[in-house]
Amino acid sequence: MATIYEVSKLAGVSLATVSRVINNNSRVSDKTRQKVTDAMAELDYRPNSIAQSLASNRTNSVGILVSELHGPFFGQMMAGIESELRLAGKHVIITTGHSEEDKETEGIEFLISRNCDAIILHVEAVSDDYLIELCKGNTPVYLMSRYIKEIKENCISLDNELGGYLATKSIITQGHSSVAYIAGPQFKSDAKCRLAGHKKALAEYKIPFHDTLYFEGDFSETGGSEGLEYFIKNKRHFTALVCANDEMASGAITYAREQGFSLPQDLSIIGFDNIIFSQHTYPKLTTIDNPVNLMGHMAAKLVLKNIYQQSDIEITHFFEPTLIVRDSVISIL
Amino acid sequence: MATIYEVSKLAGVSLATVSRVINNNSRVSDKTRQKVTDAMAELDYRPNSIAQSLASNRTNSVGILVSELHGPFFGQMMAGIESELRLAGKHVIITTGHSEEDKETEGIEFLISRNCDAIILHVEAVSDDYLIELCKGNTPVYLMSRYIKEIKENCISLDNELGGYLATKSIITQGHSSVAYIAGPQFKSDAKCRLAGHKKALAEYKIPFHDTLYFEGDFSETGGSEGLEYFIKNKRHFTALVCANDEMASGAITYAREQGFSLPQDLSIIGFDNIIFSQHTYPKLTTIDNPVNLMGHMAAKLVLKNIYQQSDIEITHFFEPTLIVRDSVISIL
DNA sequence: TTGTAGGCGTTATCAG
DNA sequence: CTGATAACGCCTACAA
Repeated sequence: MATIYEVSKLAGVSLATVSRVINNNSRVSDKTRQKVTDAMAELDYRPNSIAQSLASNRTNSVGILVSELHGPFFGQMMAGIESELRLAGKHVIITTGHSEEDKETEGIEFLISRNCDAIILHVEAVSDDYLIELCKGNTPVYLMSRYIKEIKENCISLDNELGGYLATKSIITQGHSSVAYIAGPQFKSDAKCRLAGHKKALAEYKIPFHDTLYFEGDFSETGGSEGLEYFIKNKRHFTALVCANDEMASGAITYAREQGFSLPQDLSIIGFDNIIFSQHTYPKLTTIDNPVNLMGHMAAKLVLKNIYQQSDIEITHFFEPTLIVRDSVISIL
Repeated sequence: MATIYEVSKLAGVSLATVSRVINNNSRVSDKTRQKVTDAMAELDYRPNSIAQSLASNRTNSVGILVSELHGPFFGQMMAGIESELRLAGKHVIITTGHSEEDKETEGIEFLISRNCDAIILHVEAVSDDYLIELCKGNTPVYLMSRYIKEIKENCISLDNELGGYLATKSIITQGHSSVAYIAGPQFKSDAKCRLAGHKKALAEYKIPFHDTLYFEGDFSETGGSEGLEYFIKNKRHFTALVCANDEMASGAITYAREQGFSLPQDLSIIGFDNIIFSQHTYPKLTTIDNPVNLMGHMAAKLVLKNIYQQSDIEITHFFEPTLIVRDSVISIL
């Protein structure tokens, strides 16, 4: 592999000049620039990014920590971040935290030790205080789907409470007054906020919240089936089921059918996130749209703006969920 | 950030010695080792991985190119690769190719320019010849889900033809003799092989292949609906539909129901890949299992073995798909 | 506009 | 077992 030194020799200029044309910043006369580019072409020269990083103290890489690599939610998020960053010639280093505190901190350490110029985190188990402290370090930190007021400038988040509210309200306004709720893990802030929204909607319509119509799931398909099983065993009457995400909703749908329910007549179900597959459940899932792909783009833009000095970028820190009406909820008015 | 130099001063030893304990390879007396570790702890020293890379010509990173970051298939694949590599302290740089030739080559160049120790590719648009040539370069290349005989030692692949054969055969042995087929894009080798398997099964049972019962989809949900729409317009009778992947199968299911079919009575459908969601379609999708997560692990093990000298690893280059029987196919015998 | 030279933080090759 | 010292390939004041 040719080095900058060989290029400079072939072009008959100094190392510095070659470096200048590589980073086409400082002005170089057209003639010398031409000589240099010719030499680079002839030698098929490629800058060694590692050496560049060491000398410039910049790696052009941003670290990303997601809970899981699979799953439609994280897929959309990563796709958003990566495409935006890639366009700017930056690359992403992706690792996982599995929603466990030690794995999340380990992943963060890992990314920092890799000298990322910035890190974008979707963490759920780690505490707010830890993150606030982390932000004081040398590596800039950005948060996805999590709002911490002390570092709100570094957060890109969804109004999950509004989403939870919207979901339950849309159910109630269809005439349902006994509605069950399958929540996500309550140590996750999104899950907590969505539940808060649910309660808010209930309160607004003076519907009491019952423990027997509440179940804490794990945000996966099995969480949905387990939740519904629990409710059925409880023998408490309910005509609608609100699930804190689409995976659980689809698990619930599957289980409901196994139990002989006919949907949506016997039970209305609403989800959250609007993952692609929610269009292919039967009945098609009514849900709350979570613009996670957009939010990924925005997180990337935020680092482009703050870290890589790309000005003229408008940043939106807060996103709003919207109701997507399909077929899984019926009116009983 | 403390450097190795400061550590050496504090410990009263040389740079070289500190380096030795960092890479605990060469022998160092317990006493000096202790002094050094103490000094490192006191200074909260972390090795600069960039500098290490420059000096050692090893980045401990492996590049991964997938078609898309979202989608259940790639999610499982990446999860397999990442978890295995992460365990070994390596990190992954992920980028995308979108199944387009120029984007794929650009992505590959990108990863190579990042000095990855190896790259694992899931490419579809790029030619065999290009890949064979690529393997002659300095960066070791490994291929996922693609078999090229000239470089078979670098391939981890699935017997897609067998899978296609299994799918159609299982349909035929349930009594179906007029079966439609929605293929994947034929420039993708998996798609081609699956189709070949389908034809092989038809031939074995002396069922002619008809163009009117063939449609080339795009491996996404819409491909499935478009395919089914096409067949229905053709007005050719068929009792079963084989789809080259689960996404298309679920698109077809959704469309079929929109058209008033009752499933699986009016139409048997089988998919391919066994993505998680295939358990939540209605009816639950009968499909072919594609152990892509396992294959991801194996690809990672292959680089661990070849590049990072981890011996005692057994490599399996070929994986076999298996039939997963669920509810979307019925017997008409 | 161009060149010189020091430095980025490690590793690795020699001696000792 | 330990210590000098030269790479690694590039960037960036500072000079010219």
